[in-house]
Amino acid sequence: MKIQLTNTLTRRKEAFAPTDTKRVTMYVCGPTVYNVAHIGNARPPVVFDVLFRLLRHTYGEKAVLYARNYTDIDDKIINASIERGVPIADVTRAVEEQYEADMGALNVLTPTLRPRATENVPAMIAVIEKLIEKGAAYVVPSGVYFSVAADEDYGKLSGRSQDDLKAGARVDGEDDKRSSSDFALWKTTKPGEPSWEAPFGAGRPGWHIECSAMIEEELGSPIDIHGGGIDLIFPHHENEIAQSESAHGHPLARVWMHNGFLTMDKEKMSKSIGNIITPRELLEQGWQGETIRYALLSAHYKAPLDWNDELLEQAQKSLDRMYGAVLRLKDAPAAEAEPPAAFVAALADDLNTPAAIAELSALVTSANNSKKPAEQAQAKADLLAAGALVGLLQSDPEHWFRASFGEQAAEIDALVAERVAARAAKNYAESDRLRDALAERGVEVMDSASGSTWRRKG
RNA sequence: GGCCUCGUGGCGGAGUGGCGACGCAGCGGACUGCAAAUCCGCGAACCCCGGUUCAAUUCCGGGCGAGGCCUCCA
Repeated sequence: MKIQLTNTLTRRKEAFAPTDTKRVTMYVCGPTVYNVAHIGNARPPVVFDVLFRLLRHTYGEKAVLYARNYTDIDDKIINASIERGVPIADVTRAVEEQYEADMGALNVLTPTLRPRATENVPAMIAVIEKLIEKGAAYVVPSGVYFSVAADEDYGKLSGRSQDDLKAGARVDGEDDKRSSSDFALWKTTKPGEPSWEAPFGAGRPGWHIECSAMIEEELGSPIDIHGGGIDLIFPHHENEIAQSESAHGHPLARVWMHNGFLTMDKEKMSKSIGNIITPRELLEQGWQGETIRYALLSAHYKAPLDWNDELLEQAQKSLDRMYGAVLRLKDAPAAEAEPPAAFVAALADDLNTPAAIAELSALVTSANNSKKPAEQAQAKADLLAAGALVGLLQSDPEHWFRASFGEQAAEIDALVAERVAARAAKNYAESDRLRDALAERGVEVMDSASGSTWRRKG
């Protein structure tokens, strides 16, 4: 199966060919752990989780190395630590834990590697020293800066010329950097802030250097794929490229991928605007993790996606149909199967999840039409194998429909049993009364020749 | 101001130089004691104006509209 991916560097869809098919490397910029992640922050981990699953399917589980970092040192974290009066590590570890829990609820697989910035400072210092040696960086009292003028192809990712940057540069007169577009590799220590010893003076790392250093340390450049949100193209990824390529003399990553934004009322979801909702809140409202995941995957990763309850409702209804098929086949033996080719082909075409979902829908229809045991076993296996590749249909189908009832389930079972008895006695007035009573509790009853089942009303 | 996306049916959302996915909702039919679920079927769209072409929603130009980036940002 040939995978094609849109490369931000060339703005084209290209055939993906890893340097080494036995060691496929991918790095995605992870969270800055100062504060809970919102649903927009969850889009990259979910999107690249699908890519991770596809790569593992294609090259083998052990062949894919996926690193997603934790930025656990920066201004916001320091501020949060001061405001809450707790050590920095307490802030970062708590946020990390919550992040892991939220991602788990969205069926995001744990990446192969999860490096922390604070545990890789020596690697950052090494890169900075190399840049100073090469004349690509300079030391001034406020820190060490990368000299953009020293980098001839600076701007190649974002498509900005150095002239554009000068024209649009914001003025912030506090720095002693030589050019407004130069950026900090290292910030000289300040009282009350964490700092590390370094040959060019004690201090703490700038934002961009951690990814450059951790990629080198954990994976080794060039890596095959580097991903993140579209807002990271400039300056973050542009600067990573500048640093790494100036230091090492070869490309940092061969394919750069960027996901589009989640919006609320067409406006970018962002903490600074305040129009955010978190996975935690959605789960507390009763939405299931897979519903959230489905909603995130219902649009192509590069397209903007407007987040609202209707999107979630449609996602849940769509999943209900799929889980209905799985439930109907719950007694069919689970055959082993590869995900169907058309489904994989959709994903291989630049992660076209809407097309993949359309294939999934076709599998549901054929599962619902299957009659013979062998067909049913095959249909069930195909459906579940396809679902697994996008991280959907991972729950027990009965649990899917009944999760919201908890301890009430036993009572509902009893009412349904009463209704079955009434129907057997052809007491339809009573059976209809019971159905209405169940409906009021949000329960839908389904009768069949073999008895009655129930589930949450759609 | 510079750079970059995008504009598809009631809603979500793929895709394509000619036969206009898929899902949600709606309508009709089958099934059902009646329903629900399921299946079968139906209606319904390519922002506007030019151009290229036998043929454009798809390519090119212009316009209008929406959004993003320009060193906090997924």
